[in-house]
Amino acid sequence: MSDTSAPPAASEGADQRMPTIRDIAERAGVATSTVSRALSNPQRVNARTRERIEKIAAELNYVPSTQARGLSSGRTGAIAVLVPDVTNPFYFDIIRGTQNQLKAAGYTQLLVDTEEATDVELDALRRLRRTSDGIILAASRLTDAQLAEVAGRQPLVTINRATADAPTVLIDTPGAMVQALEHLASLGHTKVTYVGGPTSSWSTHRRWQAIQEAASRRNIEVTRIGPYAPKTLSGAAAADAALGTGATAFIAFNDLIAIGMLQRFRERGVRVPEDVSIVGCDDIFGADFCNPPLTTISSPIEQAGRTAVSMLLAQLDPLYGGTPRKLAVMPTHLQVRASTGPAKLA
Amino acid sequence: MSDTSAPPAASEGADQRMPTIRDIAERAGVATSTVSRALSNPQRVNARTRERIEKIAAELNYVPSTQARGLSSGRTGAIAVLVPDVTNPFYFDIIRGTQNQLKAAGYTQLLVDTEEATDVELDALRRLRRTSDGIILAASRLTDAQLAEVAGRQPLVTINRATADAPTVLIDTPGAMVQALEHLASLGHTKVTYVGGPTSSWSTHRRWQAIQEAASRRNIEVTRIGPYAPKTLSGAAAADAALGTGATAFIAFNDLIAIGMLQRFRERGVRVPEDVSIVGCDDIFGADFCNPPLTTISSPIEQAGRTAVSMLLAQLDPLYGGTPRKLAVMPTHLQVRASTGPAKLA
DNA sequence: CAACTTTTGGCAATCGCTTGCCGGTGTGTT
DNA sequence: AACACACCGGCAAGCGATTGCCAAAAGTTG
Repeated sequence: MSDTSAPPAASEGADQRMPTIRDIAERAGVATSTVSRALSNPQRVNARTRERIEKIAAELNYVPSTQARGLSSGRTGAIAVLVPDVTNPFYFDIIRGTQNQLKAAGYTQLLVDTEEATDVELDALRRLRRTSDGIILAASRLTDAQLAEVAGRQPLVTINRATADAPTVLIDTPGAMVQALEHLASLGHTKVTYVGGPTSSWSTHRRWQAIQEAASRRNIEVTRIGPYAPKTLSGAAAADAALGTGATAFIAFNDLIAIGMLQRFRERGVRVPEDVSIVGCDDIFGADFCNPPLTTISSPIEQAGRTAVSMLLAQLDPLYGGTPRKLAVMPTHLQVRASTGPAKLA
Repeated sequence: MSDTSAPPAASEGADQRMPTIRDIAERAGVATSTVSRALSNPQRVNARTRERIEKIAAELNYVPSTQARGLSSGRTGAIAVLVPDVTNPFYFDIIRGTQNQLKAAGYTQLLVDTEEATDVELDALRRLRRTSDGIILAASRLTDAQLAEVAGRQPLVTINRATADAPTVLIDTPGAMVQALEHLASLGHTKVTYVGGPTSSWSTHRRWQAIQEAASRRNIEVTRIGPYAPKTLSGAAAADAALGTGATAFIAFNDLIAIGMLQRFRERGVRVPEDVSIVGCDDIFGADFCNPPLTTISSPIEQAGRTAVSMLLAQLDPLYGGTPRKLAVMPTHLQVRASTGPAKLA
């Protein structure tokens, strides 16, 4: 127990040099290449040597350098997740989903907030080209052309933004719009207003389309207001404008806006659901305990995140899962709570 | 316009090799070291050459490799932010704060969810030693000894977890507990129950202490129940237990639990604030629109995140800001809303 | 104009790990 | 006994930057 090297490095206590595969190799009396293989390609090395190496690695409390590994292997072990706004609860479930799945697969998650801005998104995408192995892009604000270019450069999966150039996870909110409309119709509403989200949002257009279609087949008159930023604060303006349309029921782009409207209506003494009905979208945290609890469109958002990761991983490593899917559609359903009720007779 | 190299690499359209400083150096007719300096140490190189190099870099759409840079310079350009639960709205604001400040300083944020588990936290910390330049640790579950060890190994700032071994950002919720108690006392409450958070949470102990102290100086009898997980779901059990204490007012570890209690009381027909009063903590998203709106302890959480980043940056780079502070305390105040009211006469 | 200082840019050694290639052993097949 | 073929481990060449050291060029000074 005193033949090998290991200088007594113990110093002040702060930052001693970290062990590298070289240190392990020396201790084990093998080449660094063997250590490398033992640690990241186990079946390529004899079981006994591997165990010995692993033991030493553990003793030294060895942690491989992602940097060096990435530099030489070309892979970074990181996946970037881009969302328009980290404080929007909707994305938190997505993030939670991607986080879990990525961790399980041994990847690191790089969270990026694109601030609902196209240029920030593009810039992030640009620098991430080098930093990450792939990208999950939620609710992208990019144009089709931009998206195509990005998809051509790096592995990509989009969420709530269909494109032919990359696999996509869609949350079928448009499908649920039909349910929402039927629900409102059966409550006697004949005039419905859609409170639209940001112009650059792909989802808001799809939802509006779905609503128009569904309405034309029923006896419902629909109008649209907006755009509104997807924040509770925008809800106030939206509520005021909504009242001006003369409609008795409103479908909001998302729950944030819907909740903001709820608050504003309360301020103005408009009763929900007695005077007007509101339907939200996403069933975010808070939708169940606001006042009144919000009727909204619910879906397995966290699973959408997980699915996106699976699709991306399949793209990166063809052996990963079965046939790589190009499209996954998350089911949705109308979660009826107390913000919708019978239409008020004129 | 045809003298230099640049083989027509245009191929299928997918992943051509990315430009490196070598490519730029060749094009510019200088050494790679010059390019490196021109790009990351501008004043070290002649203005004209620098401009030329910058121009070429832009043309080539050059993006430096963080990996290579990190490998040779020792810095990674990334800061890790560890939170116990990414879906807890309290951390939304912290994350938003760190995100902003880090981006402004040119750092990448690595978000890690430690799942309220000590071992996950330790493990993440271990591997992050190599991956990040510094760490922001929110509401750590570590023991003092563990924390000290971690702090000895890597630059660290804690949030809501004081330790002598690292700079800390504290949100003065204990201070606000006094306000809360005074508020309740003035409403005639004489029996108050504290609904405690996780045992491993440092904050819950401090709050309880503050409450006990404040209560002993007034004419209030306080009891404590718990521990409860900081989720709305735990609120139901907490509500039931709280009722059993015979107290007329409850102070919850955080808003999540408080909101859960609100829901449970509603189910059981206990009226808030007529029958019992509830005070939450954190003033998270949702506290203002739940039913009834929650009286809670409010503070500039996002700023806490920003401050933590500043303190960490000061630690990494002494020239960054003035004297590195070891402690920052965020002010708090009681945000009175509708969940507290006069004590019900026995 | 010589001696000296400051700028500026090049050389080459790293950083820590991966991986293509090669050769030495051990086992299995005729 | 001879040949083929896994299996295993070593060698060494990178990956793409940074940076200490050095020398040529340019600027200063008396």
